[in-house]
Amino acid sequence: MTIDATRSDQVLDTLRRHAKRITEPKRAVVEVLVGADDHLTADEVTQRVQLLRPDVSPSTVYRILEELEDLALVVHSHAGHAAAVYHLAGQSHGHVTCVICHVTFEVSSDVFDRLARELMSSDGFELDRHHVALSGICQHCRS
Amino acid sequence: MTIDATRSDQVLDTLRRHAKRITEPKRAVVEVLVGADDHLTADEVTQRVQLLRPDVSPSTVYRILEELEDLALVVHSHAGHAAAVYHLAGQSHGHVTCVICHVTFEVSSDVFDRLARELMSSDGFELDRHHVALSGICQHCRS
DNA sequence: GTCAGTGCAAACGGTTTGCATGTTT
DNA sequence: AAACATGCAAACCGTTTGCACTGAC
Repeated sequence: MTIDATRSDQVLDTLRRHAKRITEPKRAVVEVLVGADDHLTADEVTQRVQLLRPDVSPSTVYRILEELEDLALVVHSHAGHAAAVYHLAGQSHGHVTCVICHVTFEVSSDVFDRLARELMSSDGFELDRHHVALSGICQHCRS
Repeated sequence: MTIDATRSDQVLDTLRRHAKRITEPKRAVVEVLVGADDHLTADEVTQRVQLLRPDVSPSTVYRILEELEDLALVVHSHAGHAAAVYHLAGQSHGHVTCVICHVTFEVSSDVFDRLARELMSSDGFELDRHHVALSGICQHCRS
């Protein structure tokens, strides 16, 4: 959890640079996101944050996630009716969610690069790759 | 609205074939969907239905849409946080929603065919093309 | 007559917001 | 001290559900 302190500090520094205040709830949310293995719903973030600081409320988590997203430090995406999933902004990639096991995978940006190019040339549509959410059935659940 | 009576009848016939009852609310929902120019939210469907039959309730519309979807007569998709959009099932295609004007476009299935093929070969992921919902900025809003 | 379908109202899950209080700067 | 961030509870929106009643078969 504290292994990647550098990454957390980068995020906190960006907050400082934008004149945002560094608070305990924010530290906890950032720590959770940095330590997250995969994409988390707001509720999952809240639960993990509350292991560290039980008093942090869900609404605060939502507000922090929104602030981080405004600074392009965090990205969220939707899949089906389900709750949105959040993760630290990293390299550009697409999301794909299995309708059976509900796990969200990242797929290489190559595939989406091509898709984006085709949409632009065929329809003049500028794809927001960070917000991609495709549904389907993953390899594991197909067998 | 009544121009495409054939299409409505096809839908109603399918309902009959599946031992479903043909009711006034169902007729109205089907009529609205057949006459729809683009993709409608459940709320929009309800509003249009209520122009014909003011007493039809939103929950009934949801139930009818669900029934039609179970019979593969209707398809819905999601884009961002927004409400789901419904439309009659037709040829396979993908959806793309503009984050600025909130209009949902259909894009040719070629683009999605290729995407589906790539996802299958790279990740073993079986894309559900009917449920695709991509976000971005449309040609009109980019200018 | 039977049972699926309906209207209503209440419940629901995820998210947002108003406000009084607490904390960072 | 001032401004911002937080906790709580209530509101919100889209959707689902329980129940008594109606209407299609």
